[in-house]
Amino acid sequence: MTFQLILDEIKNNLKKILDDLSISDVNFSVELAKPGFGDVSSNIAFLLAKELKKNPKEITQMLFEKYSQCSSTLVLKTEAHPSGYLNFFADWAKLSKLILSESYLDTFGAVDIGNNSNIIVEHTSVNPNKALHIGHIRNIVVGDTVSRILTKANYKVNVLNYIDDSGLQVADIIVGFKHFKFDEEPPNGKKFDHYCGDDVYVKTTQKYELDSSLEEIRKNTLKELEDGDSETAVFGDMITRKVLAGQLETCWNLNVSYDCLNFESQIIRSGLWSKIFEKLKEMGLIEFENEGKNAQCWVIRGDDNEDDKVIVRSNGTATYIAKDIPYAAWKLGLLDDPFYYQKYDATQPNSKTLWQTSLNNDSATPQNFTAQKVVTVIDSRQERLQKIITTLMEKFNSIPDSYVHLGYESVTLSSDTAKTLGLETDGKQAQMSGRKGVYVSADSVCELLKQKITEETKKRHPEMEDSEIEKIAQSVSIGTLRYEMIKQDLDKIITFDLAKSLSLEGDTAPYIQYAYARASRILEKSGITPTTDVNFSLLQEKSELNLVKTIGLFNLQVRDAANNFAPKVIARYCHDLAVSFNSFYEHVKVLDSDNDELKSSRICLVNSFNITLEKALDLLGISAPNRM
RNA sequence: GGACUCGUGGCUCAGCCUGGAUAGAGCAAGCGGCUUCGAACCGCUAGGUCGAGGGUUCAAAUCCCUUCGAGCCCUCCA
Repeated sequence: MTFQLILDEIKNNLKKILDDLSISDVNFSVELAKPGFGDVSSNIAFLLAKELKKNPKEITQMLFEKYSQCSSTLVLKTEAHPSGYLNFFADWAKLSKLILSESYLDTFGAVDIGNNSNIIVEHTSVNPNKALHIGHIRNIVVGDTVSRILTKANYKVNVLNYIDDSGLQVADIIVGFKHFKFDEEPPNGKKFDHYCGDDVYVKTTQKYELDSSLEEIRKNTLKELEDGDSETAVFGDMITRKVLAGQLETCWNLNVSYDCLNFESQIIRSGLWSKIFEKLKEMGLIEFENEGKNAQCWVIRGDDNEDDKVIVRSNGTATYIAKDIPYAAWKLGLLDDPFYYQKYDATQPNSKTLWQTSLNNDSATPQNFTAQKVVTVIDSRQERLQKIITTLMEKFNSIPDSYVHLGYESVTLSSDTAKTLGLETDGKQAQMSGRKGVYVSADSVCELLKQKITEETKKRHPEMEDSEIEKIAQSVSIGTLRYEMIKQDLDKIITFDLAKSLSLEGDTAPYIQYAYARASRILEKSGITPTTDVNFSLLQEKSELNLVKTIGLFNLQVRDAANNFAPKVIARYCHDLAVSFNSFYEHVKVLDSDNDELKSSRICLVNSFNITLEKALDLLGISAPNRM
């Protein structure tokens, strides 16, 4: 509970005061004070001004007097600020003990929002015809971070990755291999996913533009892919699985794990679509159009200004959005599960088993990957389609907010970076495009970062062994990339600049990880085993108390992040922790002190910081290095 | 034409949901701090009519309306 304890105490006392005054229904705030105004402040007087017909200043004064009658264990002093705020000063000797003691528990930071219920987080879901680029990384890191936060908030999280192995993009590379005879082996050891994306996909789509008769071949290939037992489908399956293996390698390198891979081809063959199609008709959610531009189509009626959306074409085939409906319903457990599950042969970063869907019950194990609540991480450009799905799901199961589309803005390339790819943009940022070959691959960014960090580490530690440098470079490079992807709001466009992304100073993961490394060195050199059996009242310096306070906010931050699916909240919190620690580090010498008692108290604090930061960084999928 | 998102110092952002006290950071600029618990750090200086206009309110960066600018979506494409 930590800092929450003092907030609760104050809130309860203020409620009692209001009861005595026979006032109810006042939704006042009790929150962390701004710097310079004590530790906690309340706006209660402002809210009472109208009712009591007095100005806030007088009311605060009155409340201040009444508050002195209240029993308080954690509040040392109250202040009626002329502005109208009621401010509180904590009894830090007591509060420090509570906060630091709790921080040593394994459960520190855990909150209970999920009540141990199931939740699905779906992310990644990249067409298996190319390597992951920096735009995909935002999706993956957001999804992975959210799933970590929800786990901390007591949800049982299952992470799904939807493999769209039967779409047009896959058909394109199949056309490349079959029709244009691209070699099935990549040249000089190139990763297979990179080869498919950089060479086969880009060059094949270029040829379409030159020769429109190829469109027929493309369409036929797509149809054969969906047909299942065709030779094309078997070949396609082999190719897409090889690409997928390459993509997963990139994801695992980023510390990302999944619970199940769901193959679109199997969803199509499972017959889920026809079941949901019947259900849609029964419930009157779709209508058959007899005339007009959508004649002979099944459509979902658009509300207000929105056009109707075609679900089944006049030729009887399902559209793109239609494929998402049975999948969404399956995730919510609204349909009988047609799948068997097989283990995917791999060891993931979190060492959990990775399952994959199968329609074949040989050596299959039953699993349940459905949940009452589903979070789907998709680019906000798909918002309109996702809104249709959300509305449909609400009508199916009558539970509001059970299907959540977590949208985020795209990653664009800075004009400088676009230029390095041969694209002149006139100073403007550029949208990435897999088809046009305008993108920066995730693997290449990781590689560049790792090189840079290896250099920096060598500079600082010339004597360090290569294996240790490698470990540090891995930790810091992944941290840097992941942090950049979540530190700002989801609805802000990230303009990726290759040169700037290599910056390791300021509001970056290395800044935060560095604070951890510094603290680790203090603990190492102290020669003392940190304990919470210390005199907390000795921690009196401003920078000490500020660090304690920041540590005590962990639960509140996790709650905020989980309630709002907001990874950036934890990113900011990690940064705040590091700032507080660096200020402490500058102002207080831990090991220099002659006073052993004080030294022990400070060691306790430093260790508490390290434990907390390590846990918070873990929510971001970032590891905390002891040295760097 | 319609829907959605963004607009805060030179640049990148936080704060907005849940209105209140001096609008916070980082980068870039200028100055200062390593005979060390590691300078991937810290301190100081300078820089802001919170796009514009109106409204609600005792109180608006925050809520409402209008408007301008930027982005994105609006295929029987995926």
